[in-house]
Amino acid sequence: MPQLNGGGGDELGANDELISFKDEGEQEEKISENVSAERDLDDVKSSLVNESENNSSSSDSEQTERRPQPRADLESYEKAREYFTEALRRQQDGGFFKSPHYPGYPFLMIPDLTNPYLSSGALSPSARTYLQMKWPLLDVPGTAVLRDSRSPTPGQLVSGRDLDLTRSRSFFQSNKVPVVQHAHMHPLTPLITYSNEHFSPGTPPAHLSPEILDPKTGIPRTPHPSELSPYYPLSPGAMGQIPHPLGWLVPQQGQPMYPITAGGFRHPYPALAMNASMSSLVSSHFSPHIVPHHHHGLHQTGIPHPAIVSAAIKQEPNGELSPAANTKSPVSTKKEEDKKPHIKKPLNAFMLYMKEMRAKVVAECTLKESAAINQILGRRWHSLSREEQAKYYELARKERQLHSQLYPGWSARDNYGKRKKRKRDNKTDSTPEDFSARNKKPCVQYLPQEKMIDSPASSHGSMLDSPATPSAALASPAAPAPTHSEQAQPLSLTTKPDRHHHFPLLSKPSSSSSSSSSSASSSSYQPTSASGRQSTPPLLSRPLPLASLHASLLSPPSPFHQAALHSHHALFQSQPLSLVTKSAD
DNA sequence: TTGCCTTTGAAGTGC
DNA sequence: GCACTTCAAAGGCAA
Repeated sequence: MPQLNGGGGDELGANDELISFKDEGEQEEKISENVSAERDLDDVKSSLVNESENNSSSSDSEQTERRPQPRADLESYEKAREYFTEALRRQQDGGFFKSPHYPGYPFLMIPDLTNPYLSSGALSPSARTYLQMKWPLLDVPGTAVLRDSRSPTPGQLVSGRDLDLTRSRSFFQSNKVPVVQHAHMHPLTPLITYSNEHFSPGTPPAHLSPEILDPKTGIPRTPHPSELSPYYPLSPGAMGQIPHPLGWLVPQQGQPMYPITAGGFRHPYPALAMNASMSSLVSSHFSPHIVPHHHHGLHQTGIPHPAIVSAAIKQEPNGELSPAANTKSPVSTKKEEDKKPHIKKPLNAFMLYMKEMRAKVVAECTLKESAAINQILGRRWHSLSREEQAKYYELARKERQLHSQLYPGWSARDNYGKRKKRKRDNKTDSTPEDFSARNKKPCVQYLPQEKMIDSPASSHGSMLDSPATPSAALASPAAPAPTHSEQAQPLSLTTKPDRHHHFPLLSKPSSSSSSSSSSASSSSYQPTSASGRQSTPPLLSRPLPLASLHASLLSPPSPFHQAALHSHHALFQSQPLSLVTKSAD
């Protein structure tokens, strides 16, 4: 993937990405996105209706009633979107986005980035961290855009609730993150709230400069530690020190940016602190002087990283994260375990995407039910371009990397059983009929044969689009290329003839279930695979909900997708039956 | 109050 | 190595 190559062609790649980002079609995309959202919603609802049609004769009028918000809102959304898009473009043309500073993050989704982490009214620490860590400069335009865009008509754009948010900024800084769910979120709300929360008007991100502007006076001042967002902030007590994996964020004078449990880190990670990708990130683009210095070892915000959900942290301000619990007696060990912070799994690519896009989807439709929203998001995920998905895969990879550095001993296993065991009822032993009856009303029967053939390409769009290992440049030589990021690039089959070296990546071991052995897609994804191994594309790992399949078929594929669909159509021609069988399940 | 729903992906377990 | 399970987020909803 040239655009991800960290090596030469940096600027070229950057320009390419810039073009991509600035694509004139962006607005159309946004518009069609709204339309798509409506369609998604319709799909979901109709599938819901279908599911329940046996026990309810939902009329069209009912559907109409349940339909999301009035078109008038959409129109205003469109105008607002255009306004922002135009503003953003102007900013970009102004030179802010001339080139990505980090080839691995060429997707300057500043506006989008604002969304996700605002889904609950607050920019999550991780989001801020991503902004800080990964786009330390790139978010400047975003901020500027926000400011510039908002400034002309603040009264129009900032709702009273958002103003309330502004007033409640102190809560953020006092580590009380309000959870404000915008029932009917204005499309601009995410940006506004984002700004309110983190980048208040006239307040550039703290990381941009050692000093920030006082929100009240506008006078530059030294950032208060609480305004700086560590990535995995841990409570200071009993903590060692860890150089941040992104070196440019690490204070230069040995000040620990990311303290960590003593047990968690036995030594600093100079090697881990900067791998190839990170160094490319750091390189000449981000000189350390932009990094705010922290003058004490305490972490800055006290806001626990989302990965840490711990009563211990809440209850023990001194944050005795005691991994040493295992050295104590069984009784105390149990106690300690109870106190032990619950370190959450790092978010995967889709989760990151969900966080980012949820608010958007919620804003675009009146759906509040996460299950339905997630269905939409799932389909949108499939419809994402390879590059877009690659961004999230890379993001997730970084997150995992950082997570593993911060919690070396942590295992996903640690969280097993932390939740109440999910009621698996009869899923495993249910017959396919049971499954379909219990979960989704089969939609395949309504699909034209051709679409059924196409469906895998469409419904497994992320496979089509899923990134290969984001890039060799990004993949840290120090960090073994994780298999999770080794996504196939089926499109390369047709559009990137020189990419067949990615095919071995197709051999990513299936992580799960059902459809692997008979998956038509799996074979079609590696027609020329050097591995020759029949692997299951991740997206085929579980039966595709038929409603989703149906809906995704109805969703107009992007040009990228269309090309992929075309090629895959041909590929699937040889084995359409197994697909149909799969779908029919 | 608690768990389910729903999505994808990562990682763990068991055979 | 494969199949399967669990968890991560989210918030409405049902029990």
